[in-house]
Amino acid sequence: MYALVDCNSFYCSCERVFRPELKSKPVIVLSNNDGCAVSRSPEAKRLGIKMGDPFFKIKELCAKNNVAVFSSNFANYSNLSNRVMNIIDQCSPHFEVYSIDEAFSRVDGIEDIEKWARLLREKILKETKIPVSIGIGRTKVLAKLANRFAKENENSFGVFIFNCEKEENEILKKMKVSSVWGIGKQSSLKLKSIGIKTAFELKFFSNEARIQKLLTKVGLQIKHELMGVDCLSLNLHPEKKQIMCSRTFGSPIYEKNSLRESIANYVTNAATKLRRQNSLCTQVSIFARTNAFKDIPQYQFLERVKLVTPTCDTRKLIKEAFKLVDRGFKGGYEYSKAGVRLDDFFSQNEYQTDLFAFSDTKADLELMYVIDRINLRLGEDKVRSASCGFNSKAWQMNRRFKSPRYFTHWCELPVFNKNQS
DNA sequence: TCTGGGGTCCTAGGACCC
DNA sequence: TCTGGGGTCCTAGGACCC
Repeated sequence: MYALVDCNSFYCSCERVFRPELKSKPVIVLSNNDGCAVSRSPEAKRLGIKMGDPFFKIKELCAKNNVAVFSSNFANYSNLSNRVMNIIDQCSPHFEVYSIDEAFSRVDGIEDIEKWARLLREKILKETKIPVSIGIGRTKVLAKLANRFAKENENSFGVFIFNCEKEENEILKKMKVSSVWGIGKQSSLKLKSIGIKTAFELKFFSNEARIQKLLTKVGLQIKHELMGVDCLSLNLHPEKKQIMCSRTFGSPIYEKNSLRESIANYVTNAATKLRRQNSLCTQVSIFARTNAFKDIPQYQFLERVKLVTPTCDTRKLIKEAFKLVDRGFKGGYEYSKAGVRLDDFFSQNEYQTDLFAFSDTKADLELMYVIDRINLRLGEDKVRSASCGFNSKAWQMNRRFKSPRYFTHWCELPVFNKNQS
């Protein structure tokens, strides 16, 4: 049996941890640059705010209904996420962090699963103030559906278990096939064309070759999971296979030097993540583009280079990225977004060297890790490449509604006055 | 004025090898 | 007139997820 623990409206719940007066009030959290709504409390959903709604379109609605609006604050969200994950880890024999707000857990061997789930839920709420829902089923796909059911039905009080197949089938009959994990818009349209509309109909569709033809082997796997055949086991040590860092600029940029500066920052960020999982990469890509929503001359480029020897050295990666900027950049355009992607990873303990080219030395590696440690203690960019720039720049993000970084910055610690409860 | 930022997996088809 | 059979690796693009 698998349990899926999923935080409710995660970013909104995080904002409420330090603003308890916002309980039962509509709250939304915006994407970077205050672009779109990416998390909504149930109250905000009831006002009709959709996932991904651009903020400028719902601004008035928010003002009229006293919606608490926040810029995203990942320092806080990842900190709270770690706390939640640690508790799940303590309480489960095996578990997999699936996303910032979700974890799968194997619960075979636990005697009273429902009791376990309710206790876990209480513990997380008590120790982190983050409400979660828990769904339990024979496979990951079924656990996902159970979780959805737990969220949608108030009388489940946050926990739902598929106990027997008969009950499973009753619920599958009520679930649209598009609410099955892994069946998106395109796949549901294809399934509709052969008469499948519910999760139940997919589970019992007899022509498996037809499903595979239509939805590839991924789709067939989902069908098997619905039938109770475990195809997606736990991934206990997920390592990234690619790392990406990209941003929309606070205001557009026109100069190559500004683009280079923003790219240097994204590379720095990506390389730090790369070292955190003790990997090296052998491919760097960068891209930049104009704003497709605007009626202006459009241009975009994507440039890529393969490295002779794998590296995680920020200095080398910036150098390569700059060559790519030089290759792709064309003047006369209004760039609104850029990013970098690292691919083709190797472990630091095991990689192919080159007879003629130099690999990173031990000293290079040590330097990088020393810088990482300093920045971890003293703040993100205390030691950095000069090419990352010095003053605040046009390309930096707008975040007009950001809450303090309560966990990670001394000067932003919360202050409560005595009379406050 | 204003529209995010990450990831994974699969397939078809091209280029190449013997 | 007639043109094999078996592979590998890579990439672009699609679909999905949070």
